[in-house]
Amino acid sequence: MDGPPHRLRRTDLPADTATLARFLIGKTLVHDHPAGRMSGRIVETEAYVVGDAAGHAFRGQTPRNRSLFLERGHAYVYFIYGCWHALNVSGESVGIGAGVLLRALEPLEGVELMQGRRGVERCVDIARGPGRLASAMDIDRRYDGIDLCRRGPLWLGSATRAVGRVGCSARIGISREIERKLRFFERDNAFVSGPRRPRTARSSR
DNA sequence: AGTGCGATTGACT
DNA sequence: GTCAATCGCACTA
Repeated sequence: MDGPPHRLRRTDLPADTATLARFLIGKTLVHDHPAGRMSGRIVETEAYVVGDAAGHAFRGQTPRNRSLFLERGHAYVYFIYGCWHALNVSGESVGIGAGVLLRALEPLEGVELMQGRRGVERCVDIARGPGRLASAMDIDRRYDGIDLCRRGPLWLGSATRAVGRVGCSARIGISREIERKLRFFERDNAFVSGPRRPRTARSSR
């Protein structure tokens, strides 16, 4: 558990997409970049499951979303709002469109590199949010479709330390399937982008 | 061929 | 809290 991350194998990844999203909390995302290694602890994810009306695969496969239909453990990188990229890990198996959006990282290695790319002072602002995460890690459509479980510059690693309690809530910023609780996060972790506790009757008043 | 909008962010009131 | 930025894609026709 403790120590440098080792590459996750595809057989380590749960086939079920919601289970995968939960599984990835505490794991490591590593980018072996020309400028140096950048890595971070995954602290927030969202599952976009089979048949999910909020998922990009809902209307079937297109050139844009085809990576979601690859075997689990591939990167799906999309471009949104004209300025941001976001990284997903494909789920399920070949031909099934589902994936996990990586929403926030706790920076581990290459902190100064990522800080420089983002132009921020505070460590918590480096990768808190999917667009910031991709920007900090220099991830764009060039990485769309690559296998995160094979030798390559971008990969998933094991947890580097014990994982805290994992919370679950509704997903952020979607207009459909809003009742589903498919967002996962390490509770009380300052690097999480949104609410760090499920809403309760008390807290929403 | 034209239109509307999105799994967001940062600047501003 | 509000809102513009800015692009590709799905959808309509």
